[in-house]
Amino acid sequence: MELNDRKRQILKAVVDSYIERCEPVGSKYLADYYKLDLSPATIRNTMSELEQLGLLEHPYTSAGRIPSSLGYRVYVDSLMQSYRLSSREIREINEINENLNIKITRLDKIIERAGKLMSALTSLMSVSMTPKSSSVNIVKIDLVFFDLNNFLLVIVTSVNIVKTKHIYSRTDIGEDVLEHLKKVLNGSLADIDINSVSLPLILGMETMMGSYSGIVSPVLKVIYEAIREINEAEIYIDGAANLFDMPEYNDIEKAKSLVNLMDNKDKLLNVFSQSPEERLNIYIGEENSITSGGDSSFIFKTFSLGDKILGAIGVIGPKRMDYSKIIAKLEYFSGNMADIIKQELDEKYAAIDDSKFMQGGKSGNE
Amino acid sequence: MELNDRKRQILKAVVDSYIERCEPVGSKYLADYYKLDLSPATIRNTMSELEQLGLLEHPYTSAGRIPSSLGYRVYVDSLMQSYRLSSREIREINEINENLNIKITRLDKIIERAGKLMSALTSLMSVSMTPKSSSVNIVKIDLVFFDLNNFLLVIVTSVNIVKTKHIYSRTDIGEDVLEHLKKVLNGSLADIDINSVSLPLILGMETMMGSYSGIVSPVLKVIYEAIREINEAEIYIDGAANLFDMPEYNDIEKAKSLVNLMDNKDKLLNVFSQSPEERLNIYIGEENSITSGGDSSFIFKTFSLGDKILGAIGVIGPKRMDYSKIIAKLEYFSGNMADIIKQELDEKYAAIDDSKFMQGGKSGNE
DNA sequence: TATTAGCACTCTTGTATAGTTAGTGCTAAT
DNA sequence: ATTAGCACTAACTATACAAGAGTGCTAATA
Repeated sequence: MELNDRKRQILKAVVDSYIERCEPVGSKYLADYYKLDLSPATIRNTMSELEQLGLLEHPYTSAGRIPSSLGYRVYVDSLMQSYRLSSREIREINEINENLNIKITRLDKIIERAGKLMSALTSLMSVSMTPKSSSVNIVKIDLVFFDLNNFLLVIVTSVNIVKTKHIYSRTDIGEDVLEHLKKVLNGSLADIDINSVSLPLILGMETMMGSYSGIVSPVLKVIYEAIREINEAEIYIDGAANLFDMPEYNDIEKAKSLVNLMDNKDKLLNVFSQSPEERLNIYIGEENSITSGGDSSFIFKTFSLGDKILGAIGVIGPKRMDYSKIIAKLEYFSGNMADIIKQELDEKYAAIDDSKFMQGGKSGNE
Repeated sequence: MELNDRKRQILKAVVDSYIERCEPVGSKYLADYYKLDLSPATIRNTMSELEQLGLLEHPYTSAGRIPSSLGYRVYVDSLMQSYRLSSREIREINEINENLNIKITRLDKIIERAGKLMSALTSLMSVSMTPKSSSVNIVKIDLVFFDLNNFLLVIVTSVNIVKTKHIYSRTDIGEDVLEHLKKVLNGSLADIDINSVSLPLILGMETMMGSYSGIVSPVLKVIYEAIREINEAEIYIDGAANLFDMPEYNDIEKAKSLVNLMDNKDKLLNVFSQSPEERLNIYIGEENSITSGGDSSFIFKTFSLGDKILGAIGVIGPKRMDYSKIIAKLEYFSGNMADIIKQELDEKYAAIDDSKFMQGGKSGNE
């Protein structure tokens, strides 16, 4: 779509004005408050053409224009000027980021917290996600003996997240069995993608257990379930109430659709998963299917350590959000956050990786 | 408050009718549809008296009456007849409960799931909570050596929840130090209430570490934070969208207050904590402070194993909810659920408790 | 030829008015 | 003690009318 200069100018003015005031914008208003040096009549003509192109819409015959989703898309892609954060805003974000660093060492808690902060920062609804397992490898597996019926499964993943699970077995599992099982598990699972762990793969290990094979069969099933459970990404939503203050969400149906989203996060997971690269993703209106009605936009950014995705954070708000400002804040905030997490993980990662990892405590009874 | 028979009868009729139709109930309606054998005029007089007593309210001069919070209270305490679940309903709940049992072994996941099911069952908003730490003891603590900078903290609590936390230490911590630290931790913390673990208590252990004391000081701080983190109860809310279909939540302010509750669960935690006994708790309208406006009610039930609280589950809905039915369902559902969890935990609990628990894996390097 | 002024037209919003309805409160009759 | 009857009240509904904002079109203008 090639737009001449005037069309671009007027489209930008309409979107800017609508973002600011959330009211259909008329030709006279533009003529008065934007220095276009054109008469209302000319602006009207151009607006009419923009409407023909599908970039503007008319709520009814004689109201002002509002941007269509396509209009916002053109605006975001080529019209808006990128927002430069003020030093006040940068200071604010830095302060917020420092909050992240203090005394939280669990990645999921960090990401949940980050979501809270993001929604406070933007006055929108935030969405944040813990690492998608699709890019996570198993590094090592340990089994810690408790007693004949209880042991602890420890899984260290490539993003250095240690997950543990207490496993109870009806049949007795001695230390020797456990030791053997550990070797077998590590032999088959170390360094493979956590998503490729299948039930047949796990059950296939039974044959490798030699004389123990009969005993471990039920345990293997439980281990498979445990790995699957670890595999789940968590999604956090915060600040939905922020949206209710905005005119476009001032109706119960919209509120309902937002709350449904909170209860049912699978849709979000899908959208996140479809955008694996570390970049800014912008879905305007109907471009995403997560919000019904198509009058919300969804902007998010994934961040990674090397090629391993660490998580994602973003916001959902009205189509009429202040894209340039929100994008600037999101970029800056997530950049900071990623640095913090990377720094945190890098240390540990290095520490664990070249170690004589995977020794239990002392043997024998105390 | 002593009410004569007629007052009781009419109050009950008003509440029943309002619960069913959610419309102010007038004298003529009662006369026509409830077999009171009284004329509208008589009913009017009695209603007027009930209003004087603060049991009924008038939205405006000439509308019907609606029950006040006090009215509901009297209704719940002494008027309503307890609802007998139909066999269809019992079957439904049993099926739902079976869902709980399948392949979920983490208590928090069970409870989250239970909340989802509860909201589906009642068409209200559900609230569920994992064990409150206030009644949880530490049974044993284990430290699993990874390498000089990384180890795993394992805490087994009296409700048999095993919590683990990966701890990174900047300073080197050898296996010998860890072994000593484990003994000291167990000596001081085993069998004490997790809430009474204070920072001074933990830091005081430094002196018990003999020659190692310098090394472990920063680690002790981290361990304290970890125990505190374990100490947090999780609260899950589900089905908020159910409420938006109801006339009393058909306005954005109410929706906002609900969503705020979802983002800010501390209030709920307080209410839960104030009711430690295993019994049904009913808060009507202003009796709780969790919902603003005082037109919601909150019903929940805690369930425990012995004197250890395992969690709580409940619903939030309009003051006009069908108390007897909801209570019947909640009682039955939570009873079933508690049984499942107890059964599950009992096994493991027994298994761990009399065991030679707390041995690590093999000693030495592989 | 591109722009603009002028004006009729359209649709929403706000306000005032009146009629309708559902219910009460009071009084007098039973 | 109960009830029938009736005046009264406040919300709801419908209608009409005026005001306002903005368009679309036409004709004038630079």
